[in-house]
Amino acid sequence: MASRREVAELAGVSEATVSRVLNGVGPIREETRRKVLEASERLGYVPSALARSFARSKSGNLGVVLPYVPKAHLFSAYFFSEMLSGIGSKARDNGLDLLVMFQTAGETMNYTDLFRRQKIDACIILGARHDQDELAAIQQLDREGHPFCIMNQHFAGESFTEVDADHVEGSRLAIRHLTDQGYRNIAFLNGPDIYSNSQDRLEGVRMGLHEAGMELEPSLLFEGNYSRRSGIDAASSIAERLHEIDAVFAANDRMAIGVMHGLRERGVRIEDFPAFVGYDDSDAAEMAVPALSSVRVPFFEMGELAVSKLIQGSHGAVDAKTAASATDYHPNVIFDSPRTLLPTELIVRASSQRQGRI
Amino acid sequence: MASRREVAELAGVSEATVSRVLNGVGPIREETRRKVLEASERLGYVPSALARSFARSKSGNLGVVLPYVPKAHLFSAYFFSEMLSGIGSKARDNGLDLLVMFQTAGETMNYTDLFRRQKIDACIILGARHDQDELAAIQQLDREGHPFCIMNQHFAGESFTEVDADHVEGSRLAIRHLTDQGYRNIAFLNGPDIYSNSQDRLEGVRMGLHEAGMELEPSLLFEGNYSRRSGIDAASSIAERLHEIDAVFAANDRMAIGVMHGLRERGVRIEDFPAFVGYDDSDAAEMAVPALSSVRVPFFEMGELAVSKLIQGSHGAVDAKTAASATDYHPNVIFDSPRTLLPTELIVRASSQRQGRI
DNA sequence: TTGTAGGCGTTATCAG
DNA sequence: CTGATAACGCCTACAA
Repeated sequence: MASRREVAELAGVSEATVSRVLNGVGPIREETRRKVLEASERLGYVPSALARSFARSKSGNLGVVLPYVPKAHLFSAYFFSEMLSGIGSKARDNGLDLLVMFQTAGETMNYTDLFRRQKIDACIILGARHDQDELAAIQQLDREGHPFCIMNQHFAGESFTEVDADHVEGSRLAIRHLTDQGYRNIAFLNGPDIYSNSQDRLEGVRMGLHEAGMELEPSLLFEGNYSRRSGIDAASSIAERLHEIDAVFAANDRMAIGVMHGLRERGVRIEDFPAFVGYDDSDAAEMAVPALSSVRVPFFEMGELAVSKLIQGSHGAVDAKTAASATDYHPNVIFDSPRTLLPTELIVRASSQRQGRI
Repeated sequence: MASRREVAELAGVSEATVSRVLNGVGPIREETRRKVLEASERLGYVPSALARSFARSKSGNLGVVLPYVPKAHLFSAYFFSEMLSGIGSKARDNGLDLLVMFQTAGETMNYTDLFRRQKIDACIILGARHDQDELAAIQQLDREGHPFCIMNQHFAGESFTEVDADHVEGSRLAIRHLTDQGYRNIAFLNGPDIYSNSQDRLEGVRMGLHEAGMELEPSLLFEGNYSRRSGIDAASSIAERLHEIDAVFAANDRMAIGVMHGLRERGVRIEDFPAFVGYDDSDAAEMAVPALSSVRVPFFEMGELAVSKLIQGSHGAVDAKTAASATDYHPNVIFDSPRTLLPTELIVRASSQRQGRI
């Protein structure tokens, strides 16, 4: 609980000098520096982040908005925790703290207030809603010039700073993997069309099929809501037409697993299983029986990247300790563009191979 | 960006009065109040949380320490995200913001500095290490009188504020469920003994067996590290003795699923599967094939409770907006004790029933 | 290279 | 009931 004044006294300098030494600003004689450091050390002085923030009118906090996750787990906790870890890792490197907020059921979060109240200097939105209110809130953020980044979602017609994965390519890869093995009748269980995410996947599927000289058969396109339950539901339609379906590509692992479960419930034996490919490569994928092939999404890296973009994009609004390292991890990524896509990758497991299914 | 002074001018009062109205302190004439609110509204005035924190020397932040999770997912993201949600929900109710921090690989976090720097007013530690450094750091926290709460872990010999689930009872229930069905030779795959958590489970297992007139057969006690991989490893020992093992209880779902996988890899058919019970009732449990019976742990509620204890325990150190609601959700819980246990519950699914295994 | 002093936006104390 | 006015602890020109 030593104060800065005590340190100054003990070191025989002014408080300003203490401050300068501790912040490493301005020219300081080496001896003075040493004396201050020594005194500070001896007294166990710890500067108040609060006072510092106040004086600089910068909180040093990076806001992270997580979606409201109803008890029915629509999304896997996996991907949020991965992204959060990535964000946290990069934030720490830059001396930023993470202020985590959850959306609530009905209401749209007032993002701008967070900035105006000076609780945060920048913010990353993981679970943006897909309604008009949300868009308006984000547009306001943009209008007022607050640094923010949207993850895993694209707002068409806007040029928000966004970080996403290349879901078009991911889906294309998944489809090609199936067509390359000779599968012809591929059911695609997509997520709700409101998600830009889902739209991207659909495009990738179309592309992949087209490359293999096929078109998407509309009756093989199903829509779930990314929950396992919706996969189970889709399984009923799929089971009915099992003789004409030889593969299933689902827009996330949970739905893929749901379909597997649904088929099993209906007595479909594993030998008759179509090939399966999921999406996200969440931990559930390797838990599935058979182990689920899946498209890997670099959630952790996406988190890191979002922070980097924020730091580099906001000229001084967010002050990083080591801004130089901002691009370290992503040498190939274009920062200039407001929207950055990270590459996806197909992980092949037993579920999509003719051989090797357990 | 309106300042408080502008509001004061527009309302024709002093800044102090504006402050009083907005903070709801002191007696205020209704008309004055109205005028201030109106002016404030019209100017879009938002008080700076930063300045307020500074003046009160209270950050309004609740620190949450998450464990360092290496890429190899030892623990399910599930349970951290559940706890975090519970914490977040309760924190929001009390006007607290969440400052999330991740432990790093080798180093012990300097908890007291967080308080001294005034970044947080209280803190919840989810992933405390099990080494001497960590204990020392927490002891210092205690010594300096900072409000904190440890979750999902018990430090014997200390009287830290802790929130945990009743793992003794949970394990007892699991075992009784098995013995009640006539299973006699139950393998128990526990986690590392350093975790108080694992010790509790062992005690519960002993208790359950004892109630059924049995004792724990040492050769049926296995130790994993809570990863799926370690379950697979244990499966090799279990497979060898499959003729004498008719049930498996694992200390978490991942290991249980790992054992299932390991047995399958070794060609054990599902008809020959022993009964399985896992622990945590994570989302993986219902993804398993067959669906995994598991002990449900109220992670979300544990998170809520931790916040409640912090608010109620620290007389004013953490100021909650609605301290009265602190005990709302847990009427049966004893707050006085530094360690609080929440009840666990067995969820029975196909994996542990003679009938109904898919 | 270092000291001085003003300012940051609130809260809180003390008169009135 | 309301208005001044000191803190709060640190940062940063500006001076020296």
